[in-house]
Formats: sequence, C-alpha cells, structure tokens
Amino acid sequence: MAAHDTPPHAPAMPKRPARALLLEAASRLFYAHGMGATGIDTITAEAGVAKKSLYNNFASKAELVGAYLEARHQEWLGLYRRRVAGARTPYDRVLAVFDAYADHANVAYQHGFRGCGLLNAAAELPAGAPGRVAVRKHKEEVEELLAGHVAELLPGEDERAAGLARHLAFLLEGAMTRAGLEGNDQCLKDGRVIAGRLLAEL
Amino acid sequence: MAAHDTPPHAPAMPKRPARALLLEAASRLFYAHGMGATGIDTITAEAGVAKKSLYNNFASKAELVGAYLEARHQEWLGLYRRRVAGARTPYDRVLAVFDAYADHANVAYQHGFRGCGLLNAAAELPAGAPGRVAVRKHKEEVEELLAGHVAELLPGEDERAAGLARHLAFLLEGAMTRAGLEGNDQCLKDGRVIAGRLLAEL
DNA sequence: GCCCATAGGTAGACTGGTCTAACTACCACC
DNA sequence: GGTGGTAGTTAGACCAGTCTACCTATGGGC
Repeated sequence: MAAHDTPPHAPAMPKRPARALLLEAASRLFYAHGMGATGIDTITAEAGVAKKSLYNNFASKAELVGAYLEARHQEWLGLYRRRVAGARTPYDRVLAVFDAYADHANVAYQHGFRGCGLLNAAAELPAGAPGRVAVRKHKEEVEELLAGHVAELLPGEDERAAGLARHLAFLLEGAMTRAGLEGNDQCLKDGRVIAGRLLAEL
Repeated sequence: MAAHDTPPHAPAMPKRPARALLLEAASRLFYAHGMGATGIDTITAEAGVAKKSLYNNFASKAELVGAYLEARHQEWLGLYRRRVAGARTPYDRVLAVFDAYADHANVAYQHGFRGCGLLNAAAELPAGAPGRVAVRKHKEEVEELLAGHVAELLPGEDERAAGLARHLAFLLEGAMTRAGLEGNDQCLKDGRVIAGRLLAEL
C-alpha cells in the first residue's frame, strides 16, 4: 500500500470545530427541508464531518434540533438588538422589531425563503414537545419586547398598551407567515407599513 | 368446514365507504402528528381498512395529502358560509371570517388544538410543492373574502379597503398561529376583539 | 326466484430503501 | 501518548408501495 506519503485528504483546511460546522449544516437543512425529512447522514455529509463527530457533540438528533432552535432565537435577538440600538424614538423601536424579522428573512435565508424557521419547526413537533415550548417562549418574548416599546409611547395607559402590543404581535406574526407562503418579503414590508400607520394614529 | 353460519368478522357494520374512512383517519393523524410522521400502516389501522383499499382509492400518499388539504379548505368554507349567512351588517360579515376560524379551531380540533392545519401542512412541505401552493391559495381566498366585506364598509375607497383587508388578514393569521402555539383559542378571541375595535374606528 | 360474474373489500407477506444509533479501527497533531 | 478527528459497518426499526389470496355483497340475465 505504501500509504504514509501524501495523505489524500488533509489539504490545509481551516479546521473549524465540528460542532459549529454541524450546527450550521443542520440549520440550513432543517430550515430548507424540515427536521423530520433531514437525516443524520445528510447533515454530516453537508458539514463535511464524520458521523461519530455528531454524536461526540450532541447526544442525539433531538439535542441537535434543540440547539438549532436556540441558535435561531439567539440569532434573531442579535438582529433585534442591533436594530433597536439604531432607533432613536419609541416609535422607531417598535418598528425595529418588524425590521429584525425582515433581517431574519433576508439575511439568513436569502435563498429559498420559507417563513419563520421557529414556527415551521413548531408545526412539525407534537403538542407538548420541548421544542414547541421553546418556540412559544420566543414568540412571547417578542410580544414582551413590543410591549415595552409601546409602553413608552403610551405612558400610564397599561391596558391599552398591552392590547396594542398584542395587536402588533399578531400583525407581525401573520405578515411573517404569509411572507413565507408567498416566498418573498412583500408581506413583511406591508406589515411594517400597516404597523407604522397604526402607531401614527396614536 | 360448515362455514356458512356466523362468519367471524361481519358484525353488522354500517359499511361506510373505505375512501371516507381513510380520509377521516388521515385527517386526524396528519393534523395531530404531521404528515411526514404518519405512516401508511398507521392510517390504514386507524381507519380499520386494508392497505390495498388505500391504494384502490388514492394513487399515492401524496394524493391522500392533497385530498386532506382540499377537505380542510372545503370544511372551512362551509363554516364561513354558515357564519356569513347569519351576519346582518358588513361589520358582522368581516367578523364572520374571524368566527369561522374560531369554529375551525373549536369544533374540528377540540382535542389537542395545534393551530391551522393547512399552515402546519405547508410548513412541512418543500418550497415549490403543490400542497404549499394550495395553502397559499386558501389564504389568498380568505383575504379576498375579507376584502369584499371591507369594501362594503368603505365604498369608493378601494385602496384603503385593500389595505385594511390585508391588515385584518395578517391579524387573523397571527392570532391563529399564536393560538396554535398556546394550545387554546384565547388568541383568536383577542384577535376578534382587536379586529372589532379596528372596524369601530372607521 | 336463482345463479353467478364482478367490483370492491380484507389480511398480510414482501421488496427495496432510509432512518437513528451504535460500533470498530485508523490517523494526525499537540 | 492521548484527544479528537476520520471512514466505514452493523443492527433494528420503519417507510411507501406491490402483490397474492381469499372473502362478500350486489345486481342483471335467465
């Protein structure tokens, strides 16, 4: 065999950690084709990593799914913080939440937009699954962020502010869902305009 | 053999057609666990029907999925028509669309509510799948129905009416989605109240 | 009123494939 | 020399879909 010279596969790779490669590959595949339809072998092949490495870094596919959901949540939080930091008025901070969703759609999933990844994942999960709870928490957190900014616009009117926050949360959610169905971000743009008009009427 | 007395399995069954039994069983299972997670054998067992009967009535599982989506759409249309027939004013006709969604949630899926079946199905389907197109058409039809009723409220203001219809469609969609995540119809009730306030401001 | 062809049902084995999960054995580099 | 990567194999379950073989109800011709 004379195998010791020039090992066929070690071409000065940047050598990124397998865990990150796996999570990125799984994210792409889970979002594009769903979690149930994406097999372990497909993920390891996409990541360019051995199957053993997956089970070294994650106890099971379910744990990888959990990491995927958490990563999407954190990713959105990052986009939101950036948007909200650039907003000067409470009005702009409310719309920053809408912008963060648009960023989520445009930046991360520019090719083959299919709606909110967390929501799509929840649709695949059975009723009481932990992943579903995580998605629910994410959506509640978004509504709370909206509520905080709306409260600045309506000081002393707690009940009205909460109602408006819920209104905006539903509007955003519906726009995102419809945008995913249509395959583009037109609905998200419309949703932002509608939200802006709603706030302008205050 | 003396076989002519009391055949072991023919206990005076109502003998409903296999196609209907299959579609009902598939609907329950698809909604509760998703389409990918529901196997052929599970469906035939739930329907109490032979596998051959499935392939006598449907060319493939995909065709059964298509029939499921169409049945959900028709079911919703029936609920909507009933609600809209009982509405006296354009205002009530708009809210009838919201009520039809609440009926959809409460009547059909009282046990284990998991959101809009069509939307959950779309989340499982790949980007260009025919089922996804069907769901998109359903949602567009709902928005058109809303637009028709809103046009009665805002005669001669076409653009404003279309914007309001879109606003209501997003609101309804978001409320339904969030209701599915929460597992109850509170969000749908909130959505109806918000829609009512929106219309009252006209 | 009887007979029998036929349509549509049942049960279940079987094919070829994919899935998760676990295993061994080797290798490179620190 | 040990850690963490690699490739590849195996087990066992499940998947969609096909097929054989048998059963039963209906209805038309006679």
